[in-house]
Amino acid sequence: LIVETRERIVGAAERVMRTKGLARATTKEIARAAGYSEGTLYKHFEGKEDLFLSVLRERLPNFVVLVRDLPERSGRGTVRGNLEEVASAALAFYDESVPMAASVFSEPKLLARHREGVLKRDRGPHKANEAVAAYLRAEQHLERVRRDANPEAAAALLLGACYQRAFHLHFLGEEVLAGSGEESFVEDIVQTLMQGLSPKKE
Amino acid sequence: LIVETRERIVGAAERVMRTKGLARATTKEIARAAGYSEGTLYKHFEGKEDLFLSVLRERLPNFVVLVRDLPERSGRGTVRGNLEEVASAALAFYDESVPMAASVFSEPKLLARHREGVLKRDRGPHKANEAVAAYLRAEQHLERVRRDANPEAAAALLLGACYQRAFHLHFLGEEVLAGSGEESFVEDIVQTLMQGLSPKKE
Amino acid sequence: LIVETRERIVGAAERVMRTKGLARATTKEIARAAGYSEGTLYKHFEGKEDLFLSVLRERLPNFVVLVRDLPERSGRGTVRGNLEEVASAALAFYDESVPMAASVFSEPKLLARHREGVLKRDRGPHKANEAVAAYLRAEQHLERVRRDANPEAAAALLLGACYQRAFHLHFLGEEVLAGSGEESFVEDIVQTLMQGLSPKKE
Amino acid sequence: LIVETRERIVGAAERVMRTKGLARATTKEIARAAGYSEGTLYKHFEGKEDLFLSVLRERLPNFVVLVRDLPERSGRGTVRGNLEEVASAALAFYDESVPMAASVFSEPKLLARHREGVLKRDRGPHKANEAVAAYLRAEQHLERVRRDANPEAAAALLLGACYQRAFHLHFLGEEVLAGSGEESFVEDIVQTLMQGLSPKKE
DNA sequence: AATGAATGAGCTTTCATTCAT
DNA sequence: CATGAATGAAAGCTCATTCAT
Repeated sequence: LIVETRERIVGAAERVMRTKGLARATTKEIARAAGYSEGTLYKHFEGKEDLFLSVLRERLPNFVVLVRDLPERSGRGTVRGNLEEVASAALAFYDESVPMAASVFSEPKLLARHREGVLKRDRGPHKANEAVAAYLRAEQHLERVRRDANPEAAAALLLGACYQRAFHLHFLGEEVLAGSGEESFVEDIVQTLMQGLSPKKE
Repeated sequence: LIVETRERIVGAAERVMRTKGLARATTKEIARAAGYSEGTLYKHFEGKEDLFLSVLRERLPNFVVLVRDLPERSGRGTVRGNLEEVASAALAFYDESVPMAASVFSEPKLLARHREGVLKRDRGPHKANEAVAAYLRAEQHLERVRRDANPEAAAALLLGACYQRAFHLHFLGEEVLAGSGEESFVEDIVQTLMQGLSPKKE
Repeated sequence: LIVETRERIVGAAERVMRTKGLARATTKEIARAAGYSEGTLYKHFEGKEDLFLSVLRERLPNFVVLVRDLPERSGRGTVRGNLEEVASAALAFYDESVPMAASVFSEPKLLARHREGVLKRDRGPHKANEAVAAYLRAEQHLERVRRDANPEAAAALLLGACYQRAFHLHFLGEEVLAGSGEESFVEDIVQTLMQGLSPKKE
Repeated sequence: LIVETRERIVGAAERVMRTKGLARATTKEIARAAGYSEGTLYKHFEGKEDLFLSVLRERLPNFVVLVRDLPERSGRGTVRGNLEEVASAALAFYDESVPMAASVFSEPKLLARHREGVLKRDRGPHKANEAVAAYLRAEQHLERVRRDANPEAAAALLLGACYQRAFHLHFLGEEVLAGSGEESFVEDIVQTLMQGLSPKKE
């Protein structure tokens, strides 16, 4: 089946991109990983860039899908518990997507075309922030979140913390970021975000 | 002067990396930008990787320096004001460093050697988080920050938000991230971080 | 019908050769133009060269046929009129055949095999010259052409002029060869050929 | 010397074009013939097309130069003698240039760029015709050529005959064009052109 | 009879690197 | 100290051709 071949190639490309890096993801390497000849790549994709865009489109884990139905969870469980779940999922997602997403910055043309595609499909990493903000706004209406809190800012803080942690983990290696394990990290940031920094009497 | 030549080359390399991307930062392009011949690059650097590492080491803006003396500012001004300053500086810093830092993920070997160098020099992006955490801990002793707050988590939230925003800006373009300008973004996240999300009576 | 398919392919190949040139007349392009798959080409032809030879054999306009019965026209009309007709036909013929005939010089092997086929079939561009020479010889016997004229040389002059003009037209474009239109060109060369250059008393 | 290298490459390219044909004139073959690596070609030429254009510009024998001073010969020697010399030179020139000039028709883009260059330099094969026509016009003033003869047409006849003969020779091989050797061919066409075909009393 | 998935050889071009000057 | 001519290796890509269906 033709779709199988295509899929195998995309999968191989993703694997090579993850292991050798975008710069070493050559057509030869990808073909070998896919078990096909180089020529076959060009029967299924217009060129290397087209293939990479397909990988980016089809293989980047889709966080948005996970968070899309988040607003509907407002009112259920505890806010803290829900945010911890979100943060956990975010951590896992960013952990997977950071290396590939970051790679793309080395090829501005690829970046531009990827951005274009993302926006056309109304996707993008910022959509996750919007979903979390929407959730918080819903909780605000249920008075489970401070009336004067800023949902967008809160979402930025929460997801930003996860995002940066994923980046640091990949950049520095796990061993460097000592102290907090993943769970305690999530607990700590949610707790801190919930109660704020200001002393009770300000 | 030999040091001048070296510096010119590093500067040219940085410029090319920023404009054309790491993948298109070829020796030919860099030599042309520097106004020297390709051969000259090899009198001053062992090879391309060595040159890139020098760029990374010498040209990545050094946020750490800016935040190093932050703990000493505890007790001065307001916590909110200090955090806003930090966030503003972070935003500017990340904005400059994200494209180059991200690029490096496309070349695992380069990434590994860069990490090695960073750790050896006891630098790294996480140092900024540590400095902010140290500052908050100091403010805690002065009782300008809740006694039970988690300084590391707070630092992660604040800087993470800035980090992700810089990333989104570069990935999506400024026009997409509508709504909040830079200043209001800083104000909003600091305000939200200060007061937390929990309703007053929890 | 199998012959239809074959013909369609030959036609498509000719079209591609004329529009894209021999070098860009790839099997892919030809198959697309014919509306068949590449594989189909190989059911009807042994290979690309075989296909090209078929095009050359079957699609190169056959001037010889036009001139074959020329000698029989001796004695009819005027010599001048007959030569003008021949020149006009030659011009049209060369105009169509020059680009393809010239192309073949880029592939010596193809040229060799084409020549071989042409000679085997007792065809070839020089046959036209022979026919015109035969016609002139016939007119000589009728004393409508100087007794001491050289029919072969005259044929070479007449057809050569047309040949070169076709070549120049294709090489330089119509706009460059200003001055004489087609009709006047034919009239002029025939007139000049008839009366010669020598002053009346030499 | 750099110019030596360039020249050697152009020479090698010409040799390969002549022996293997334009289609088989690959960069690898040319580099090998020149005694350099393929990479070196690209230090001296922008690409293959650029190299071919250089060959066409610099290595196509320049007939125009030979005929440029032809008009000045008017009045000297005999018209017949002068035309025989021109025809001989034309035959030699066309013999050398036909294969390469014809080749170019297989690559329309190359043809277009070559034409452009030729016209820009005010060159081109038709210039030879113009020179011969100018010569004949001068002889007309000296009354060594019929007053009512058409110089352009006469030039077209003379050079066209040579042109076509060169083409036929290359296309069919020398053995096929039997009968007239080169000298007698030249003599015959000049003689025929001089005296014309019309019987004395028409 | 026609397909179309697949290929391997070969293409043009770019790259980082070397070295005599 | 800097050059620039030169290179070998490898890149992305195209080609004519095969073959099971």
